[in-house]
Amino acid sequence: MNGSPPRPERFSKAHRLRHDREFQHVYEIRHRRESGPLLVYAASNTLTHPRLGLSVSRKVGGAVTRNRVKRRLRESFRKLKVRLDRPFDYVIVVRPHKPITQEAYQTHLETAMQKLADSWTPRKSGRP
RNA sequence: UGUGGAAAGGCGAUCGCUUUCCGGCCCCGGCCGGAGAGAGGAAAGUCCGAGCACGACAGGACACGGUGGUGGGCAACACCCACCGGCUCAGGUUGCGAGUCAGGGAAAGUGCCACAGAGAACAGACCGCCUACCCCGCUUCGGCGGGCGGCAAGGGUGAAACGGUGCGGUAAGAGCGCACCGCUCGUUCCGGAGACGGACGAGGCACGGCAAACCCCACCGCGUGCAAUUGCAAGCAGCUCCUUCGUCGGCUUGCCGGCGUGGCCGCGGUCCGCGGUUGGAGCGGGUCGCAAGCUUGGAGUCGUUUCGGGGCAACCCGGCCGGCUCCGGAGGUCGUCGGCAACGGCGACUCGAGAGAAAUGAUCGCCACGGCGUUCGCGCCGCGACAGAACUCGGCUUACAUCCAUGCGCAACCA
RNA sequence: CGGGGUGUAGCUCAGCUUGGUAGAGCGCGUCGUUCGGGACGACGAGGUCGUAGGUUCAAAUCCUGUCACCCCGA
Repeated sequence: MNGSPPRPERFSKAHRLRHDREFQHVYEIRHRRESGPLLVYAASNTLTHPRLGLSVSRKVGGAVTRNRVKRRLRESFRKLKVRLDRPFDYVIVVRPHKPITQEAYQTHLETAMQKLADSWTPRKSGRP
């Protein structure tokens, strides 16, 4: 990158799940843990970076509420992904809850991701 | 409480997202740097009206759906403005004012009007009122009782009972007659663009309500919707042509099928062996996917400071002057045609959200703003509601913290 | 983004077409039957018809707004 400083907190389209089959793949692994209102699925991928998918149903709230939840979760993921050592695909399912702050989302997400890493067995990843 | 307007306060720092332009790098797809732009008055509900796209379509009729006082505005509308008429504004009438109305037709036809009530659509006599006329009986010859009958005023029922009040009239009564009010009709007159209003004349009054029941009349309307539609196009399958060899079989006689060989892949250090597989080019259709549609509108807004034309107004047309915001090096529009907001044509010129599992964010500091406490130094809390562009406009409806503006009936007469 | 449908008793539904009485089954309560329970029989309670207006003498029903839920189309 001809000497320009690295920017590890970037978060572009390549870091998101964008197709239904990518979501379905993560769901089929059935490796999930929860924390607070969040339910997080994880599956290893063959890329060099992790990716994120969000699922926020209409039961969470109106369009404004859902947008706010998704923005805060993306922001949390953007700050946490620097510390991830292995590339995983994550899908976060949000359940209806009272509004909470940005810091609370980040704490919940970090807890769930730590649980997922602790219980991950490589044997599972070989299954299609 | 109703109506109208404004409605994520400002500055800075760090880390990020989408996009436009310029420059640079390389593996031509991204990355890096710089500059700019990045949610609303309702973006919402999807209730109307348009553009736009595709499909259908000679014309007419039927069917279906919508609209419904009059005149105007508008591209169009179920929207907006003014007017007319009805109703409401706490006893009644009148006037002004305010609010409100899906406000054509019930003497074209069909249907419905429960319960109650005697009677509910050209109806009816329960209680009641009356015995003038006629008949019978009694009689103290004054009348009394009964019959045949008359009446629809009063009571009562109902949402609604076939005009209201008063006087006359009568056996009792009744538009039976008269006055006033109401109603209907008129080839009459006056005012108005018209809805309609007023005057005059005629009629004793016939014509209950419901059309947000069917329906009739007038006018309007093709259907589906950007998931419309269009372009490019991996893979797979099909067709055409070319492409190793040998051998066997079939026949449609140049194709098909089997076996071997050759090529390629896997196991393997190599040979042998085993397993699998079959090359290239083109064609039309077209899946995943990508792109177009996709933002461009002639910047926006205010003062009405000014003016002219049309109009009561909403609004339309044409210029002039001044200011503010935003942005740029400057320019930030100009001419013309149809006129139309969108859309479309021509010639210059400039760019103002365009995403696509869907960007417009997070944290911190300071200043403003609101509330509470206060020893008036300040401290604490909040920074607020409703709510997020998805092809684009014009309306309607609904939601709403805070701020600004404005209204919340009056008079006369009678009781 | 577009299109369509449903809200009635605790539950599942009818009634809406053509406006006047709100009903059925299951469940619930009381009594009878039985030694007791179940089943059976008799009687009974229970509904702002999602919500706000309008039309009408009268609205679950007709019309309009609004809320919630469900279904369909890539």
